[in-house]
Amino acid sequence: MDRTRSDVEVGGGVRRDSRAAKPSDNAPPVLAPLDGFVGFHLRLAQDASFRAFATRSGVRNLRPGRFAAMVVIHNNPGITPMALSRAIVRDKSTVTPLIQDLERQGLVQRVRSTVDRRSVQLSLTKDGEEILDQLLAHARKHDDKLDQIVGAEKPKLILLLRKIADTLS
Amino acid sequence: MDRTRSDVEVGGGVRRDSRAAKPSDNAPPVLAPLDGFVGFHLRLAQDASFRAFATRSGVRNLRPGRFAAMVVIHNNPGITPMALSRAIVRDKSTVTPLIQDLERQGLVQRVRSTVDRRSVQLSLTKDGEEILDQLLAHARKHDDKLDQIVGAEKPKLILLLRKIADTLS
DNA sequence: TATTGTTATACTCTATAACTATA
DNA sequence: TATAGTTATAGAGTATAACAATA
Repeated sequence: MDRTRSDVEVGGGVRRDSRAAKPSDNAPPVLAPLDGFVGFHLRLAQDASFRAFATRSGVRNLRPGRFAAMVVIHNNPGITPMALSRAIVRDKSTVTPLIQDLERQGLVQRVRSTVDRRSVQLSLTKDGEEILDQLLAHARKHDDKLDQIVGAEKPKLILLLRKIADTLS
Repeated sequence: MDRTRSDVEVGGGVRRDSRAAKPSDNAPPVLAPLDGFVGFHLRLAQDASFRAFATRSGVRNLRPGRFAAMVVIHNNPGITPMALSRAIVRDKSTVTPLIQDLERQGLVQRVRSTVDRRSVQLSLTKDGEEILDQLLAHARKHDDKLDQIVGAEKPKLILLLRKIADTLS
């Protein structure tokens, strides 16, 4: 990214930056018509939240799917890739390389099932559990920040978000 | 995607699907530790919302950035690619192909600035305005659905989301 | 026949860096 | 020197389709 500082208010009506307008800025962009859309603010908030989390955790070990996959495996040792793909709502062909990557890093273990020899049982290695702990620590700190922002409204916010996700899916 | 029906409750504590467990399902995945995180629910809600919108609008003309870019251009005729890139929070090198694509489809017009011959002034064509109208109609219908879901809490929800986006960025 | 998991392949979105043409 | 915009390139993340092994 080569942006210095946004000179645009994307979501609201207040200019964030009051430096003198340059020629190329003579029409300060506004997104007025999108401003009333829940979906639009959902996107901005999610985007900001994800970037902030990525920054905090050092970017490297994060990756959207990785974290969620590790949490699911941690909480469901022995889960199959198929079940995992349903849990994180991604295609099975997306899960395969994800798991291979985690295995290559020594974070996940794959064991052929003895009862159904087509399937594989996934579990976190000791290293995987440690890394997950670290990621969860980052996530908690990140969410503390979000807690400060939303304050006492947190339960209500989560309820609404869950309602949106459940109803639309 | 090859998923049939989720047999997993991702965000809450209630099973959505009560069919008999199959062998591969013997450890029904739960995401308990993520359940208290605002960021996690943000991601699920945004994901669900985006998918629903994409489905509604027929997928073709949608695309995340396209819509936002067209709205910004519509509201700021003559805006330069640089200013646009700041408005949609993407790198200028991301904006170039986006605009080229819109131009190829006859939706956006590029005119060399006469005052600063480095820069370009963007505007929507007649076709572009029509397409945008259609997209906005879809967006409105989509948001009506979201309105039904969040009801009277909508202003509060938008306020919270905006607060998150503003504070974290 | 149906399912699990892998592979091959492709598409979208995004960014960094290097370049040009201006300023 | 600095900025606007383009190009070349690369890397995530995702999906569809076809396949082998197994059920």
